[in-house]
Amino acid sequence: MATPLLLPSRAAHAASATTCASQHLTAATSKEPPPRARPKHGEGGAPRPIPSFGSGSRSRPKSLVLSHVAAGRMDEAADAFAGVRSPGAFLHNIMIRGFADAGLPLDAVAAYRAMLAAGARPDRFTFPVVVKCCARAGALGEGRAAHAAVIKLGLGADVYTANSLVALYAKLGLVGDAERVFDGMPARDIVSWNTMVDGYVSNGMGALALACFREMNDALRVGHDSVGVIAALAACCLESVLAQGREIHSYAIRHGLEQDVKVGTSLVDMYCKCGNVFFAENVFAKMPLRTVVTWNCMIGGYALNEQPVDAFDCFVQMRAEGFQVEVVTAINLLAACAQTESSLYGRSVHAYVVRRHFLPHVVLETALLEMYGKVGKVESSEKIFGQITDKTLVSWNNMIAAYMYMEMYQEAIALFLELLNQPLYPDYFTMTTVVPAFVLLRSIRQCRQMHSYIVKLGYRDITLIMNAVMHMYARCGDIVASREIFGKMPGKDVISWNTIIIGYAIHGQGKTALEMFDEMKCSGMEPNESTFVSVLTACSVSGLEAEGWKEFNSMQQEYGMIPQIEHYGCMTDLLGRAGDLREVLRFIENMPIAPTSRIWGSLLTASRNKNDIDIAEYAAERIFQLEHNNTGCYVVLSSMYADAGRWEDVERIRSLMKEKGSRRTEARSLVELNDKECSFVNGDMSHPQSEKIHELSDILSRNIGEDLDSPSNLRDSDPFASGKTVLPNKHSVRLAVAFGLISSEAGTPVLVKKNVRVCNHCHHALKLISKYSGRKIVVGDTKIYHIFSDGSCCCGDYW
DNA sequence: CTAGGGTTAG
Repeated sequence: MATPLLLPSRAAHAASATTCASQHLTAATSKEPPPRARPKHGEGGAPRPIPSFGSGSRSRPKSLVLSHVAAGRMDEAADAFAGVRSPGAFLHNIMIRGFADAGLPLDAVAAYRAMLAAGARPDRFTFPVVVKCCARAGALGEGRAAHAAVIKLGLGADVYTANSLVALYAKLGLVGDAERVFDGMPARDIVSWNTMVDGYVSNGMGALALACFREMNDALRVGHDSVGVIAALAACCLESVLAQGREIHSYAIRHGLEQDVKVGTSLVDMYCKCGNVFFAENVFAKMPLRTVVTWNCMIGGYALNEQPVDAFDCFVQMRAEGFQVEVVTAINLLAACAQTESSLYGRSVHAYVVRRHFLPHVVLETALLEMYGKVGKVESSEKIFGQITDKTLVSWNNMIAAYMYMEMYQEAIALFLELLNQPLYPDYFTMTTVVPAFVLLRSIRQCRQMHSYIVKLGYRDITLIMNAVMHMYARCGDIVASREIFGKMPGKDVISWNTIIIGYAIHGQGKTALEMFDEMKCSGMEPNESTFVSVLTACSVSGLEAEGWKEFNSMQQEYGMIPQIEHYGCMTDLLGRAGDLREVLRFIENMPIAPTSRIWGSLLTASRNKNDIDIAEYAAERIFQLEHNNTGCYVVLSSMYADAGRWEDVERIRSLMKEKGSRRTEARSLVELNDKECSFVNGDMSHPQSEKIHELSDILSRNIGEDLDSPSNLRDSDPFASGKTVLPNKHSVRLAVAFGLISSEAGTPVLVKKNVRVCNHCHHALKLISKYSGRKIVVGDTKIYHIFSDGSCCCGDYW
């Protein structure tokens, strides 16, 4: 008997061999759905019956489908299913679930599509699975279509279906849509609430998650279950709120949930992530049962809290208790290896994961490259980076970070530019990693190159990136370019504003910075803590004491902010410049937080400017208590002693430093010319035009009436100097300026960057040189830009 | 026959 089924060869074979055995027919492979047979006599839409014998035969294909699905044999199930005459919703659901359980979410969605195409009507059992599969496959379009179908079919009120939709939207990052579905539910059960809490968590919204978690207690008659507790603990991790974590812990104990191994694991994880390893160890020790995940959390927790040795011990114990190392274990272990001095530990983990065939695995490979980066083996990082086939943004970011760690700025920049060409978008982490490369190189040329590249690639309107470009220009000494970008930015965020304000501040233009701050407030942008760092810095560089106090009070009273150490630092700078040193000291001693060396450094700078050696010594003492080897501190003290003619103290510091084996970074100045930059050290003679440069510097000295014979110039105050004294007009910055003047067009500014502070003598001389030459001279040191113009400097002689 | 859950690179 001929069959209407279009059978592929294997099936056709079977069919012809065993003519009429229906079970053979239905078991045969058929990827294609049976063509709809035309009704012979115009009535009855049923396809022609499949040849069958016996009464039970009609249910056989169905039960075959069921048994294949139950065994996970989806190919066979599909074959069997193809043989079913007009399968109902039930059987379609079985197929969909089968694909879902087999880890084939896209096939499940396809099966759902086929169900629709076959004219079957999905029911309340269909959507939960289909929607879950859309979520797993990241198929937003399919998910939305399913959502539309849910509404059309009147299944919107079904709790299971709605819960799956909430999860779908939350997982795909659409919290708003998730909330809309959640809010629209006529009735919610514990799963609905847990899904919403978890949805907030997976979108990094810990506070909302915790609020939702608390709200559900009132909304439902039942208490939390372990799923909700686990989600809430994850929220505590996000917010780093130990107190709330402990509260939830005690809830879990009161409700007998702490026996749940997943709850216990989440507790261990929460305590570690909130920084309390001790509590984590306690929970861990008391757990009646642990899984490999529990161990992974504990190892990861030690690594997170910078206890690499404990992480290794924990790992040894884990293996002793017979647990198998898995990928996550290795990843967490690598974090601990990265904290050791040697690459030995990391390399042994590397060898281990190779033996276990864990590679390729992007996360693991990225962890490896990060580890090598952190132990200084950047070539190994490069090698792994090159081998990763599907590099994620995190892989790129870590490779850039590895270069940065080794101070390979050019390489970091090159890789960043390459990243811009990838189908990946740099994120906040990328930018915060790479921007310092530009800032440290302080190369206007590279800034411009990078800028044009970014514009060419169409990143012009990406706020995150343009903020970085603005920042770079400002740090490289071109506040005008920075402002221009700021003006053109369509989507200014709070960082854009903070950047332009601090930009003006480091260029000594405090008033303009404050104007920008006013403009910011007028535009409706809410300032944050960093804004006030920028604003207070601006007040301090321009000596705007009253304004500084006003803003310092305003941030607390109007904005309810608690000043952080950075804000106090700005205030000590401000007071040090304006008020008397006793007042600064009082301010520091009344601070509600412990002063850091940066605060004492601010006092030291102030006492140097006021020539108060007593307070300088006091400040230096405090700095040495906090930082044993602060070379800058020695240099300042030593130069103060020298100015006061206290040469025996200069000598004392010199030998002290020798004892400690500290070395000073050699002073170096770079002048940036159109096509290149030239570097000078003190007394530099290496430049081919050295003779000319030195000669010019002498001429300049004479013309500004520089006194090179003052006693402090005859002996070197530098505690690191090796005997030979360099006259101030041969200091690196002066040579760089001299060369800049003869190598650039009249009327253009001379741009010099310096790795240490400009000395008093040169600062004074540069003011006069700017007047004498009629040129603007810009000298950036590590902190601010000195813009010398017509005999004065924008720093107001305080730096 | 259906929905939500613990660890992973910065």
